[in-house]
Amino acid sequence: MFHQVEKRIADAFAARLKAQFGVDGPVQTEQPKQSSFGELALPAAFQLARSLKKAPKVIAGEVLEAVGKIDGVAAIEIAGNGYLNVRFDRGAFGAAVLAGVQPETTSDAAKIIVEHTNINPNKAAHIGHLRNAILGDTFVRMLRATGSRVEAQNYIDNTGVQVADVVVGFEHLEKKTAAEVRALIADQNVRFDYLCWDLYARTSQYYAEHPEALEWRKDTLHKIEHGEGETAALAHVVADAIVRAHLTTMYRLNIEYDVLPRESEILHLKFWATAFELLKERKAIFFETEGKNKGCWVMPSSAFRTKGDDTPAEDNVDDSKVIVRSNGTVTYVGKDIAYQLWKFGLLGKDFFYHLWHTYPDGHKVWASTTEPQEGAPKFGGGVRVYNVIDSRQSYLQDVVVAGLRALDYQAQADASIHFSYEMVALSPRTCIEMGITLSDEDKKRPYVEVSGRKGLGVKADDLIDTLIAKAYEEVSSRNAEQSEKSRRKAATQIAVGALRYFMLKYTRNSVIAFDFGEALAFTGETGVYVQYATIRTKKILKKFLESGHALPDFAAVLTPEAMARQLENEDCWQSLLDASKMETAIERAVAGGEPSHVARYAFQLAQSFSSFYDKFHVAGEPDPEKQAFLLWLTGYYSEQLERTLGVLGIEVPEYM
RNA sequence: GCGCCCGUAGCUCAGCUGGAUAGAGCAACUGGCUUCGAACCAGUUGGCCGGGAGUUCGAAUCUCUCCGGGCGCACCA
Repeated sequence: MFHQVEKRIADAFAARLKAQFGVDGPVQTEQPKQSSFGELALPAAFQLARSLKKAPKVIAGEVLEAVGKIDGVAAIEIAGNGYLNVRFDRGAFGAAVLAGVQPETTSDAAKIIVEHTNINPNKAAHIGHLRNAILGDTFVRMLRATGSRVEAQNYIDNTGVQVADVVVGFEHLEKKTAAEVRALIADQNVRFDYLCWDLYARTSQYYAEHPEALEWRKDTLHKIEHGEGETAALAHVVADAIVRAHLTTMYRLNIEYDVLPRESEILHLKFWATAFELLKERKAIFFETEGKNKGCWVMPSSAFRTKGDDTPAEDNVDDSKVIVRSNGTVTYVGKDIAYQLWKFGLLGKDFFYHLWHTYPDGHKVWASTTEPQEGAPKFGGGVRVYNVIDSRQSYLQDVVVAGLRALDYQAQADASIHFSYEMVALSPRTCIEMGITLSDEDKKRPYVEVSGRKGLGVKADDLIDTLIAKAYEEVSSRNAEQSEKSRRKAATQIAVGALRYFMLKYTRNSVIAFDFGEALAFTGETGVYVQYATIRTKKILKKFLESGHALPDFAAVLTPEAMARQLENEDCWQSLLDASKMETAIERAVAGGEPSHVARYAFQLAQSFSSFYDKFHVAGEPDPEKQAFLLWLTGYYSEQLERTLGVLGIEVPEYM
């Protein structure tokens, strides 16, 4: 609600400033530092000071004169050196919130693609992957909350080196056949993704000790890419099983996908061949005939390095990016360019799809396949693409975008957004707790990098399990009368809330040094705190109804006059304002591409309510009008808290 | 060597496109459960915003520079 009023006032100012001073453009609004300054602050006078060559305070006076009366505004004051502070008409604002004017939602909006998770299907997911998936899923929810049509893609590199390494482990180290591995997958007592986690680390270790074994990898990779025999079949079996495990893990955190484009189909449907022709035709890449990249198709570094064009000739370092190796195989970046073209509908080719899985809530996720299937929907063809990938891969993302530019798809290059974030590392304390021995060098570092190859990291499911166990203990100590099943459900919702909030509270480019103590915290700035506040809103209303009362007819009791009366109370007014700023918060977070802003708002709103809860005793309020108002405000808090948590992918338990 | 990111309270972090007295959480200390659940609330202590220079009415925010830390810069992904 707040943002609609804010916009209306800004527009009114803009129109009148144009008439008076001939200045164009939108009027900037701010939140005043102190609530006593009013609801909106306009620094317009400062901006006009330069062109008008007058003191800001004088201009502010003239603006005030010119603006006159604006609907919904009770007063405008000049403050400081020239701020214009706007005070809302409280009664009108309250009445508008009560009427619940919803902004129109655009359902025919163009499609936005968000690609996230993208875990190599060769081992269990770890905390680093969780940050990616939670960030991506929350951004999807944010976009949808603002009316966008969004497609969530999870790219599966099922033919890459990492899968090959686990296949090598099974074939050469474990001497297992595809049938035996299938049996392992079917065995309920085996955590297949955990088994692969260890096997992958063991294979990497084996390569380090026996470099000649790298031949196995090369051979395996070749067989997988060409879909040959037992080895290729084994790779498919492993990758599919791990993808299922990942989707199960992510579903525990309320994360769902729409489509799983797989690398195997990119190969078999010859996406790359098509993209290759395009790149050659438009001279985006060239065949290198000398130097270290002799025999490769490369993209010149000038295409993706915007700065540093003053490289002296004497250096002579060839930092062109190889797209096609001298043996004729394509690199990851090449495939990614083809995939990115497909996402924009520019490739002139499409995948076919088969139903991969139906979630318990009925949502369906499709995977790419080579043959047409009855009833399969269409995917891809977005107007904007967000790739949620950690910042270490920004170099490769730059190359992909450069590929689009080289093909003269400028608009699409501009609409390709690397939604980057910093890595999740381990705090030294957590390493010690996990029994990881650190080198002296590592001990001095502020954090230690997670490594799948070394098997160094916290597995996602282990962390979730630990959180649930802790939450279950807390829930049980407070709600012994509840059934075990019900307590487990609440504990799970609390654990997921804690984890998602933990991953979201940091801004994207802040490195998270993962610490068990902080991740397991249930007090302070946590998802648990927000859930607790939300439960209290519901509890007030529930208890009120249980005591034999019926909720008043708010529209009848809270007339604009009554609303104005109640909102004279400063605490009530601030509460209403806080709760009305949800849309503003989400919109700003979307504009800034920063999910942490939503998390922060959720916390602030919960803080606001907790304070309100302490100040006002709704059930014991003797004045009927006041009580009606407090009940209404509690309900509003409740809705806004629950909706904000929904955007964060966090549920509200029945009790906790 | 080149590129990107970070440096704000004892610790972990916010601070939106420059704006009014730089904010939270944790930790420490004080107070508050006979009242809609104390996973809570109210309060106290704690900061040359890494150093320096510049831009201007105004800089934690923009520019330059130096210092410290992290990550990239493969015919791996």
